Amino acid sequence: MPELPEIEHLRRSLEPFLVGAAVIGVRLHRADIAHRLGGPARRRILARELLAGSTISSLLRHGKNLAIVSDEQSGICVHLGMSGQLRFVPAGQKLAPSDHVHCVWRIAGPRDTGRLVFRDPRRFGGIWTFSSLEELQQNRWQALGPDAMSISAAALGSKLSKVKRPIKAALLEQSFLAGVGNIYADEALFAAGIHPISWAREIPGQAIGRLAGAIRKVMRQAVEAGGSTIRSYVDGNGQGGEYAAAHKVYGRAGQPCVVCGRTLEHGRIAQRTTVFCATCQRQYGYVR
DNA sequence: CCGGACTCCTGTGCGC
DNA sequence: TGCGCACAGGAGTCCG
Repeated sequence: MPELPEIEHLRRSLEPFLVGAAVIGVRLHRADIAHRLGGPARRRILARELLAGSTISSLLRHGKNLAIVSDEQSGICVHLGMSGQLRFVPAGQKLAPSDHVHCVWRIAGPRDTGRLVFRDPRRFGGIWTFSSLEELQQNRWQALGPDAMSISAAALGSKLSKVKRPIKAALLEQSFLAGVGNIYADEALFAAGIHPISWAREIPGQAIGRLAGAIRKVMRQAVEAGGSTIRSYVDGNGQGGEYAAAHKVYGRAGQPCVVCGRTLEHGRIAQRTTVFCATCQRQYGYVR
């Protein structure tokens, strides 16, 4: 997926089409991608639970989760998993024939009438309905750590002091820090000069300060560039992002470090491919 | 309780 | 060109 920058850019790209829009109807083509956050789990999800008949008042994001909220504070939380897409297709514009379209909303918006389309080939993503913001908070967002876009050095430091894992594994954990995935974990660790295998609680305060700043900066720059499009990510208009061209380590194993020229190495941490520069990224603490 | 491994899916790109 | 395999931006669940 799509990590935090992609979801935040998606949120901004959909806002003009959706905020203030009326949801005329919805078609759920695959029932098993939709879930209910509160109430009976077995009963079929109703169209009105998927916003049909509602007016959209806001789009919220926490980590990699995007919530579409009605003026009655009910709505849906969308997670794109690895391969999900959420696009607005204006009326009259032909949607390129595609499979794996799981849900389509008919939208009468302030700018355009059209369709909101959710597709997700691998189906690691999904939709969770909620009947109030409290329900969204308590049953889903509360389990997430602080949002990576605004993480402070103090908050990061106090959390890291308890972690007995490599720093890379901690950054990927959504209950620890919400929004960072494999691309931006590697990019932020490179920017902060910290080796991904560093033992989290051995990292000194000064380096944690650099890391918090690097996470915020990488997130901000990636959002502005429209996110990273590796394979399938597109925003609400179907446009890819440009940030992949700015990657310094992710996807560059075997190529020279942009700072020192040493060949970038790669390994596997927390079951994820990890790329780093053994010269520019210092290892703190001992592992095993 | 914690951390590591496995699992869910489809698509793509590589080597043979 | 075709086939099989490894791997991919995520994260819930199980097990030691």
